[in-house]
Amino acid sequence: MASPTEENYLKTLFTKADKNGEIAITELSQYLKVSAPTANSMIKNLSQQGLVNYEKYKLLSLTARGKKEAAFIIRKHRLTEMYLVEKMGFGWEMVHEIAEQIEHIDSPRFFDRMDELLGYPKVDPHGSPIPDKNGKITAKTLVKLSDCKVGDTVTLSALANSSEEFLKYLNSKQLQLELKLRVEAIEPFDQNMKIKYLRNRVEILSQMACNKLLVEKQL
Amino acid sequence: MASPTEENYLKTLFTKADKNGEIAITELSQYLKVSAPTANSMIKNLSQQGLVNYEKYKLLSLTARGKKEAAFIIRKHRLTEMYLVEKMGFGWEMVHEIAEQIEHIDSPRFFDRMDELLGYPKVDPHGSPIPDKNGKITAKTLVKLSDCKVGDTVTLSALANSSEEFLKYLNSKQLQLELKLRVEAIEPFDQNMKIKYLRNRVEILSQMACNKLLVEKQL
DNA sequence: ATAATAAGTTAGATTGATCTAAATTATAAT
DNA sequence: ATTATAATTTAGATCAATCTAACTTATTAT
Repeated sequence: MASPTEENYLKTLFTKADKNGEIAITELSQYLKVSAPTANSMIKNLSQQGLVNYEKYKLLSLTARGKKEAAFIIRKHRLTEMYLVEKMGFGWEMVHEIAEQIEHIDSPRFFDRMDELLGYPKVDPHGSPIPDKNGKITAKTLVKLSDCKVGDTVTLSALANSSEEFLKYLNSKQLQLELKLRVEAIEPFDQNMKIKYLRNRVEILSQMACNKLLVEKQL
Repeated sequence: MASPTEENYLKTLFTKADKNGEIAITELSQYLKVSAPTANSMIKNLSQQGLVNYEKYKLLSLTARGKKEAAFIIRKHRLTEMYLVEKMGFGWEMVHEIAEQIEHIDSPRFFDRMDELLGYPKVDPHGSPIPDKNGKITAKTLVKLSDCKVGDTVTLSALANSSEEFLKYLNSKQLQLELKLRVEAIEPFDQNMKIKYLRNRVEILSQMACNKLLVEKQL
């Protein structure tokens, strides 16, 4: 239905909106690398189609339909990245560029098959949730453990890397998914983190490891 | 470099040209499902870019550069079809539509990786040759099954037609590329062929079908 | 050989996505 | 409160890809 250009607008609206789901048109235009008037006229078009809430001089937001459309595009993008890494052996640095193009392929079967081959992942290795085939997002947005502060209590929810060595490393420290962790201290020099879990177990984790551990923050 | 539209023109010029590498502009426009004037103006553009030989009222042909460009696009298309069938489990009938879109992805690494994962195939699921990463086609001399004699043992290597019905027909008889076939008998009246394959499977194939099956003769 | 038909070309319009320049409205600063 | 600045919108142009209508050239049939 939507052109690749329209899809890019919806995707950016979705991912770059603030906590209220809103974004200014100029900021949007910068993300999309087009001029403000260009974004303005495209937004009018999307508003016409019932995908974007638009009133002159006000902030933009997606309608319910717009959000659903956006979720489908994000699904296609994230599944593609996941597939390129897991099934084709690309590094995470390389996949974005390719996924930016493949996300515009119009073929539900193609993406559903990727999903199946990947085992229906709910989160990509960046910790971003992958919408399911109905456009529903079940996972929360995860953050890297390395981005947490001292005192944060979090739940280990996903891994940004699942190489055998890394899994062994985690095993040796009894680190498992769904485990609650507390950041006790961070070494300023190298960002090593002192983590407490399982009643009273304490470990020092390297910055490299913390970068690959995706966690959900406690309230 | 080339837009998806330009790529489609080059690909069609390459695949639909006659034995002399020529095609009429109207015929081209029909394959591309655009009006003749549309094709005319695009051909002028491609001629300007040095990709197509064009003189008013004459037949069209690709220049050397145009052929090379076309070969790259065909490479992308056929590798994609191959990948979809071999690595993602799609049926032959389904892959064309998806490959029509993926062939326009601009990422040599992506296609080279597919090529590698597939083991550098020289022929796609429909049996058409796949140009290598330099645009070179390792040509094969195939003969029609209908031109074979009783007692010939051959390998099914390509299809001269890949309509959905034909692919379904072949599927229903478990006829796949790379299968070894033996011509058991030929009916003098209608040239129907009795073919043995897969240990002891025997089928009678119509002259029409045998005409579309391209095979490599055993030495 | 000439007329009829088919193929190819030109002219001019349209649509989607983009731009720059200029005008308007909102926000921030003194 | 007024002014300066920033954000947004309007106006009008451009470019690629497409169309239809009309015209020209080539081919075919009588």
